[in-house]
Amino acid sequence: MNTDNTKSQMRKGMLEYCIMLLLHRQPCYANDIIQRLHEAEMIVMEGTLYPLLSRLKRDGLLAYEWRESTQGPPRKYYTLTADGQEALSQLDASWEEISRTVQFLKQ
Amino acid sequence: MNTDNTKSQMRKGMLEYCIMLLLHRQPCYANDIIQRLHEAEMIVMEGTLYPLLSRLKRDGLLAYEWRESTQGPPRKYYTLTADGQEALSQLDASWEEISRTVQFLKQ
DNA sequence: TACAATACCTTGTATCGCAAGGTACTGAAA
DNA sequence: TTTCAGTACCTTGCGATACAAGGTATTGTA
Repeated sequence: MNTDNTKSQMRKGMLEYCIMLLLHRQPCYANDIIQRLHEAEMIVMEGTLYPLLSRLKRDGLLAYEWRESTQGPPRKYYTLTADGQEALSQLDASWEEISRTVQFLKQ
Repeated sequence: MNTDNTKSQMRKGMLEYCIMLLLHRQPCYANDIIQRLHEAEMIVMEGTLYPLLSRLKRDGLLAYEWRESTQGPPRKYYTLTADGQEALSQLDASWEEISRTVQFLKQ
């Protein structure tokens, strides 16, 4: 059976939220994000992350600045914009709502 | 902006889990499910639900039986199979993991 | 007999995660 | 100088899925 499939489905919708939660605390570039989410037991692939970051940038929720690296090419460090912070607040509310829903259905 | 889109994305992955949580407590037919999830603040469309139920049935997680209705055509009442119960346990674990991830990222 | 209500299902579209592959920059080794 | 490994960013093609819209079938009533 494909519980893995459903499980991955469950994580899908959370990705955007988790990335914004992460960037709320500190600017990160792509590999930072992948690594830190991995530490939080949330697996993300490059092919998933880059388009997602581009989309959030295009929607005005993220901004980035180039920073030199001591080893390798420069990196795009992403941060939340003011709109991004507001969106994050709304997603916080959505998360609470979903938690309440699950709680309600579990009781 | 489309926080609504992201919000809907967040709910998407949870649908299967919520439906199985619901059926764990009592057999339901489609309109039951729509109504009860609505009470739990989880909106589902018919066009989403029917294919999903068919898929879970095909995967052996759900079974159904026809029951007469006092007003209208007979209904398909769905229940969790043994495999479905096991899958639900795994999804419970996935939910806990996601909760921990969000908690971890929020702190 | 016609119609409204109820219930089940299908088709087409858009979105999105993911695997795979590609481009570009940097620094060190040959 | 040239080559190569490492790092970083990005794109393409595919499959899965939610949703809107539309369709079929059964029931009871006017």
